[in-house]
Amino acid sequence: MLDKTYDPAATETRLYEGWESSGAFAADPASAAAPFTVMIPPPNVTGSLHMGHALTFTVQDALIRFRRMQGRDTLWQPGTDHAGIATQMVVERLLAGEGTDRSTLGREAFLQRVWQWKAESGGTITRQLRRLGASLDWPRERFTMDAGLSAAVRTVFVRLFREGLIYRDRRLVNWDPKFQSAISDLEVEARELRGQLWHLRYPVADQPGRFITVATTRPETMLGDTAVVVHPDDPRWSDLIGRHAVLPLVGRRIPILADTHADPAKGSGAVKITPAHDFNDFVVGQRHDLPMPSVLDREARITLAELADAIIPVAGIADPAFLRTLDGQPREAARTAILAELERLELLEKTEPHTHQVPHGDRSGVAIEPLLTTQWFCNAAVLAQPAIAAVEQGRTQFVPKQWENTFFAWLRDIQPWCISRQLWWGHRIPAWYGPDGQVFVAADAAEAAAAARAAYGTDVALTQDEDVLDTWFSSGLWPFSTLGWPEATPELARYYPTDVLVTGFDIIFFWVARMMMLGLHITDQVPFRTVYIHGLVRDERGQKMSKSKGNSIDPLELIDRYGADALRFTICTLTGPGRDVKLGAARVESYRGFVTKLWNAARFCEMNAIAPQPGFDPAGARLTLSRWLLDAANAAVAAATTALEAYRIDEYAAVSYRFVWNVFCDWFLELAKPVLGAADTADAAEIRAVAAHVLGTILRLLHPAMPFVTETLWDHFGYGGPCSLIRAPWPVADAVTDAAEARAELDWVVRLISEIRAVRSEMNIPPATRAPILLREAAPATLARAARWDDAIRRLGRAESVTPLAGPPPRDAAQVVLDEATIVIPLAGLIDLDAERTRLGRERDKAAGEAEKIARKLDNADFVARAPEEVVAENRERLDAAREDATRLAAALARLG
RNA sequence: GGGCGCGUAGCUCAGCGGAAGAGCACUACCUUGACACGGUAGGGGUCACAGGUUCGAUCCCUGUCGCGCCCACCA
Repeated sequence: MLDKTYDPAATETRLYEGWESSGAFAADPASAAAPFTVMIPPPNVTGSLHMGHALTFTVQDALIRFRRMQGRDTLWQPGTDHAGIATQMVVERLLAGEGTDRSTLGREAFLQRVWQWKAESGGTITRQLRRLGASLDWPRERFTMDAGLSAAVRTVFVRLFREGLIYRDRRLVNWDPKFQSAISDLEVEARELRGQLWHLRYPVADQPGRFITVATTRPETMLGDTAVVVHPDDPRWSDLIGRHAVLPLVGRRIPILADTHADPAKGSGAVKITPAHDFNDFVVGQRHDLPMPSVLDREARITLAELADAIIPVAGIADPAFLRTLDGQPREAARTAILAELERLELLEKTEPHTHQVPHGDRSGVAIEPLLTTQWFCNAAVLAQPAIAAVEQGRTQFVPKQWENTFFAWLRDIQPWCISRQLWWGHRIPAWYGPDGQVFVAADAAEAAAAARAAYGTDVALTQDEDVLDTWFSSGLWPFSTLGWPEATPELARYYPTDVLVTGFDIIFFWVARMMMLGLHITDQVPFRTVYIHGLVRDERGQKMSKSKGNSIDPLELIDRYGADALRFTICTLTGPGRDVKLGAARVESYRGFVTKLWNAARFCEMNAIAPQPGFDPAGARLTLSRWLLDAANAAVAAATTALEAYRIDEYAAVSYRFVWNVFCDWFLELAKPVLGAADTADAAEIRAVAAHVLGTILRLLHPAMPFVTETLWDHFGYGGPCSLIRAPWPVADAVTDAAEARAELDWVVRLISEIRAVRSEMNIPPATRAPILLREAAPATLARAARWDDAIRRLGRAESVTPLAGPPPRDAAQVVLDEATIVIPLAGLIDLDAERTRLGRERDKAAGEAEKIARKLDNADFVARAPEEVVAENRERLDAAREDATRLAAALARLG
């Protein structure tokens, strides 16, 4: 016997272990079935499950389970990402707690320490994915720093280098002073800050008393200024073009140049140019061939090293002694000191409040310092072209399609991708340097040594590049590196390209675009045919969930409280296309009610000896109720299948929910009760068989969304062996005899009972009072129907009897019009005649109003002439029906007197 | 500054050219032999606003207003 309530905690772990140990999650490369492949977006190896994971993995698992049931050979590839900066940060924080740091430990020991941390905490996320029910093919789990994946990284790097698509360059990069590493454009986020705009007066050389005013938000970089530019057409400064300014504090003469970069509308119209510390200035500097001295070092401290030769004492403007006090100062302190000195020298014209966007490292949270360094770059502009073409040609499709625009916009204007990071945790760049700096890029040290020997004619000592690769470089290879590439494995041949990539829009650039670029270039195939983009998880008020805001909900806690199925089903119902998912515990709690409803429906079935009948053939179903249910199940299955195929998880959930609750429970089981309650008849036997059959359909239909409770019931009822629902066939339409007739009949029964209930409720008839139901002016077919459903009507309509009425209705009776018939409910002593008159009047007016509206439409010649025939015909029918209703209601009202 | 998305019942959202929908919340009644994590019935909406296209617009077009997000030169 099933317990009175479903206890998820008691079943989930056991079922998951059952599935996993039986190999139910495993792909089968030897299978004759068509493959269906999904690559997990690899979570950070040291991370733990948050609501965003719960969303994406629930969606993926539902799709995988659906396709698996459809008979596809599914591969859901698991794995984790080494997450360079994030993981290194965690371990560094650990070290700080122990009073040490990575430089004290040294590279080798530090890396050992990270591997140790990975060994300790790397299993957390995969354990948590199991709690969610994710049916990943665990024996195939990969890690981005596995030997195999690392080899793939080196192979790709070497190849792209040889093709000239990876190169070393000295240029401005986004420098994160906290991590002391370059980061990519994508890892920079603009934060709005309220700062100041300082107007500095630079003396014009050889024109005593003349100044050119420049406005800046970063006065500390002025030491590195190598020019001032003004717009060629700006009359304020045109006479100074070609002259020089004397750079205050430093004393160097810098040219005043004409350049359209200067916007006359902004600041003073004159711009100081600091090519080594500003991206725009860098471009201007290149254009005018300006020197580019760095005046900030890797820690964002002032450094005068590159300035030393240029410092010229100038009376009243530049004092080398002051400059020396700045050397080694952090940028903030230098700013204060420089402003004070300029003020003292009367070179600070004014200070204005100024709100502006300041780039910050998204992980470090500190302001980025544009810095001239030598880094490795990937020529993304070249790789982007095939990626753009693949989406344009539809070889890869985004769902929803609108995200293609986002994808295109970014790729069409893509900048060189800085792929080197000055970190330790990650794939070390496979480049070695000879004594003279000659670079040898090779898959390993031996190969590099051989290349060096060939180049120098003798063995030389090589040193490997200290840097590691951007984490997203290895993630970009994930769809094929996990399948064994560069080896030509059977898995690669069979499961690549993958079918669908499921992820949030926040990593379209970081990851999706990189996979497209690298995948197409390396394999000549798109890495996935579809990209399904879901929204972000937010709290109930629509705020982004974050630890710092304290509004995040722990999915594990929700699973503990309500069960994984309730959480999963909630996520499924809420994840509409292009919509964020607003989720709170209350929602999960309410959908737990659906899990309970299913459970109780199953309990009812069990109590009524409903059990699967081997060899049952739905086509042989004889009873109208049976055929109606089978037909409704067909419709639900078809709608659910279409929805899942179109990635409409929300619609799939809604269709399933409505069928189970509103069709199976509310009407079928209720209508079946009289039959089941009667003696052991042939009718009862058929109802049992059909109920069992449809319950089986329901369990299969819901399994992708609610795997645990459905598998529990499947096992319990013996639809298959233990843990077999996961691989049970997805339901298809059953053959149903005369489905239209069954639909029409049950539609009438449902409407009749609903009308009776509505009148009783409105008339405040106590539930205990059973009233006779009289059918007036009913056609013989209607009376026959009523006779067939006598039990059900009496039970669900709380009726004493259902009989025809030949003559006029009794005085104290409620009346309802249903098609051609009038339902008369005599309620002597119970009915308030005034209320009934009011009610009938209202109903009549409603019907008359409706008729009026349709009549107006039909009177419109244009409508009749131009609207499609079906629409006009439909309106004519509706008009007839409304008029008849109005007439009958008016007659009923008249009978009340 | 550029782009995208969203404004439909108290809340969360579906519908996107031919009768305004669901879930939750609310109200009334009901411990009826599966389920009170339940049942039955009910109230509640000029579908943001203004124009336009159409026989017909919540749905298509244009504009306005609100909200959110992404990208973008820290003068």
